[in-house]
Amino acid sequence: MRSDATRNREAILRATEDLLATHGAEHISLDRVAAAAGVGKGTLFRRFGSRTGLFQELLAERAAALALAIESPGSPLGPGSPPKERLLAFLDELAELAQRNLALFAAHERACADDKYRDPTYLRWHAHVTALIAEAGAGGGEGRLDAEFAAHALLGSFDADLARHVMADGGPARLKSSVRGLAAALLA
Amino acid sequence: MRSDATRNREAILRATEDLLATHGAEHISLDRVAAAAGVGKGTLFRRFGSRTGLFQELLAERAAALALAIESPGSPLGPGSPPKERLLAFLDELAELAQRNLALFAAHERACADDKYRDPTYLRWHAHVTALIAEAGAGGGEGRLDAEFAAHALLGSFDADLARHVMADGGPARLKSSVRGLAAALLA
DNA sequence: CAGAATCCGGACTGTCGGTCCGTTTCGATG
DNA sequence: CATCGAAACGGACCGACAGTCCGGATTCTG
Repeated sequence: MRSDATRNREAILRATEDLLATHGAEHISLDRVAAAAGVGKGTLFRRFGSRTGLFQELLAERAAALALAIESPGSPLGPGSPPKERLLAFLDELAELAQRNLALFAAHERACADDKYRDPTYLRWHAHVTALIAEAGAGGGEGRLDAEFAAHALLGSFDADLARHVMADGGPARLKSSVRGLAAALLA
Repeated sequence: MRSDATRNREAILRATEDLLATHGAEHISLDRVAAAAGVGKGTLFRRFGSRTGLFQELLAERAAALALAIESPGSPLGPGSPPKERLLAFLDELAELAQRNLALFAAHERACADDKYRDPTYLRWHAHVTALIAEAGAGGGEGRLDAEFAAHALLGSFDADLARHVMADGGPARLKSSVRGLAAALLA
């Protein structure tokens, strides 16, 4: 990739963040992003392919640290810890990420409304949660849990609108504790 | 309301259903709906206010029977039955509704993407599920459940994309049983 | 059947995602 | 440093679509 290309890529990403922070997740047209980045619209599309691609990459960037933490041993998040603890730690971290990036989450959701199950970041999270639920052997009792499905439902907790709604009435702490409660109940 | 108004209202609703059945939930522009209904676009907007309004009313219509069943005693759905049983029966019925109206659910979701928590039908469902979860006194053990939150998560199971995704690999039966499993685990 | 209230229709507007292509910039080479 | 082809740029342009507006047609009332 040519140096100007790299520079522009970065400019676009940063401009998107700025707009996301300034205005909400709405009314962020790609024309606006391009203008804010001091770049032509064509450039934006060449780099990211589509609106969807732009927000997917931005989310991937913000989620990189978490992706790393998942795989490196040593923390309650990483391999080695018991699955239940690992799951709760992961969800905690995800809640933190969501509350620090509400606008991005919202924009990302809208942009990926179609085939949201093809977003690489979501896919990673889902695979991870599914594995942990299965590993924890939940639902041995009466209802035998569908791990894949339960993982989707659990990740649904981080829907931006839901998160905003919950945090509007109970503060950031409520999201975390509610998700914890849900997960704990599932694994019980 | 004048008689032609009533007639047109019905024509629009039926045309929307047809388009939803024929093509998927996508590419259903309001121009198309109006044309299919043999009506001007202005009429459509006067009747339903917006795209959102149209799909909300259509969903409300399809959900009317369920809303009735919830309130009338005699079935496992109605008042009088134990909350857990009532919840499971409700979710079963909702799964049925979802799988018979996948396209409508999808279109409705897209249309209500903003403030989906203001849709009257969803609100009814949520209030009902919240009440049942609370009544069942779930999570008395370790994690104490946030009933309102759990209800949102549970209803998230009927996201059209998730439902389609799950049913594509496991048939319609899987959706029902997975939701049951989830709910059972929550109430355990 | 006449007058008024109500409703109709479709042309019109503004916005936005995405495309296209003539022009500019980069950087490898001699 | 001059040259040249490849790579990237930018912004005019397009098609689609939600929503508005108002002159004209329809329906009700008495």
